Amino acid sequence: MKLDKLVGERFKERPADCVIDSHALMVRGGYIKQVGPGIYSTYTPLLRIARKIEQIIREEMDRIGAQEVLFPVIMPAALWEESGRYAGVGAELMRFEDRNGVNMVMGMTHEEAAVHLTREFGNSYQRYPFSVYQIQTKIRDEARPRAGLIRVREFIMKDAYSFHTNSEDLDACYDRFYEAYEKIFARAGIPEVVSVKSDSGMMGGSMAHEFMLLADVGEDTLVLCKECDFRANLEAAAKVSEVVISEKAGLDKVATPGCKTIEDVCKFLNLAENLSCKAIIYQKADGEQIVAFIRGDIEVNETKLRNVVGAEIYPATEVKMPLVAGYCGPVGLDGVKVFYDNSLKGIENLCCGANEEGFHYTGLNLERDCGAVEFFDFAKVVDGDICPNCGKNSLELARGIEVGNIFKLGDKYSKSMGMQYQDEAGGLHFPLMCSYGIGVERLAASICEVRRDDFGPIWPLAIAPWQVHLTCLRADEEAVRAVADGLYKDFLAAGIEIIYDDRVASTGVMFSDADLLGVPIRVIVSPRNLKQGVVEITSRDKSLKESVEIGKALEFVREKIT
RNA sequence: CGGGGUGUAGCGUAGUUUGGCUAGCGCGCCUGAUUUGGGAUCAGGAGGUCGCAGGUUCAAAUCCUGUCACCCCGACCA
Repeated sequence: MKLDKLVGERFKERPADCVIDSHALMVRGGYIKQVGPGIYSTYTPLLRIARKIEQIIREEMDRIGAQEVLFPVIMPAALWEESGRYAGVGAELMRFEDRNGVNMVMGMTHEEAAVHLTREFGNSYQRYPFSVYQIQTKIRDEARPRAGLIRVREFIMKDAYSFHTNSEDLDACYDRFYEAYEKIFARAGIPEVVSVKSDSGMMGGSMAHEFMLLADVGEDTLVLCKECDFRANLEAAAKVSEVVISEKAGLDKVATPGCKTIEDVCKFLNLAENLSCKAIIYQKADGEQIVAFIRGDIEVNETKLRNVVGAEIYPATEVKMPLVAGYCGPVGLDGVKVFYDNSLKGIENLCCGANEEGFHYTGLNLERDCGAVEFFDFAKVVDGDICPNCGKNSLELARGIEVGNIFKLGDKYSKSMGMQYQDEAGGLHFPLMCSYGIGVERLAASICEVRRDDFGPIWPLAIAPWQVHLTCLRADEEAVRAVADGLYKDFLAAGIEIIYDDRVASTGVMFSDADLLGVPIRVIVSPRNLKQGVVEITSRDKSLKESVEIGKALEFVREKIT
């Protein structure tokens, strides 16, 4: 490919609406062009990167026995009504009517299609286990696209689905995909990707891992242990809090005029915040109020609380009786569903609201004063917390980009969609399923985010748009051009992926464009080099810089890229 | 959906508070010359209904009303 014919503009100035560096570089380097919020056209360089990533994924999927299929992008809503997700999923599922008024959906994920495709094949235990995957465009009407290709509304995804007759087999397959994912990320040039346990979200199911690339611009918060290999998504990390030792005391109602926040109360009564019981009021979709009680110095993680409650919850918009805003406490609170966080367990002298304007209790002992209360974990983990695995105060929070995920779905889809197989004895059962996803362009953008310098991306060889970038300085001099043209032909003939810059332009422009394209190996032909009968061969990551005889350049480069 | 911000040439922007514009600058683009190892220099040139629609005014990029779009924060997120 000749660089002067490469469609797309490369330019110097950072686009004003790019917030993260990889996004700015991809726009500046002529990789993408925005069409609408979260919708992009892809120029040749990024498409070539995406195709290489897809090929790596394809090879690793095939290696573990998954087979490639293709599901439709658009599906009748009826298929999604089978699983219950037509009603269950929100506005991110794009819906439309066809010309006959039939409700249709745009595929955001393909569990339904996978069950639909395989449920006849899967009617006998003898066919199990099996797995299918596809690499295809997904449509999701994201509430807020952001950060270039990190969160978009249309993107290419590899999604795989496996089917099993028992949980041991499912676990084994899950592990195989897990290992395949590690290989995929390593081959793509980012072996540092880590997996974390995650909340299983709308997909349902029992266990899930997200594959995370640590980056400050990541949307997800991870909990990592500095002392052991404990890693979890913030929503899935168990909070361990030390029991605060306190002197026993009797329940005592005290006046706390005007003290509506836990800070006010503790200051007024001269108490430590970790000896207070804070009430956070939520409501369900139907308006029913629920109260989460948690230690005063700890915050609620709403996702964890949502899982404990087992329903959507929202911060209360208004506080209704019997709750008293600012003075809500567990003592004598009837008719409202309440949840206690683990952090309150074992504390014998707490301060809490008295459910009466202007009054709090001190000396609260939950077990003594409220009967047999049940404790849950819905507390937010913070830096320095205790690791649930090794017990040290060694947890730290980090940001990560989710580049892949794997889910144990169980029988959620097979049951709802009536997929069954017969066992040896003729009994009918619902197969168990897992699903596995990797976002292709997000992966490319993430790699750009962690493999770059001030001048452009530094693409790993395995996914680089080209292997070699040939630059001819002073292409207006015939002798120089002749050598460069010759090398270009030789490299092409040798099957090496090469981009050739033979423009008559200043060196600065040519080098800057090369930096933006981020091709790993660079070959420079110039009058200066020609005088010595050599070409200069460098690498984008600056680890290589050598003068090589013109006749030996091809062999030299071939060695570097294989 | 809530909060904030911005719309001026392909990109980046000045001008808007206080109306006087025939809209300025840099990059990029076209022509020519001189250059050529890190985004060259000089000369000449093309490119704008100032997001859109109304309104106020002798006069609107600038003031008013409406509307659309995009960006950021939040909600949401397999």
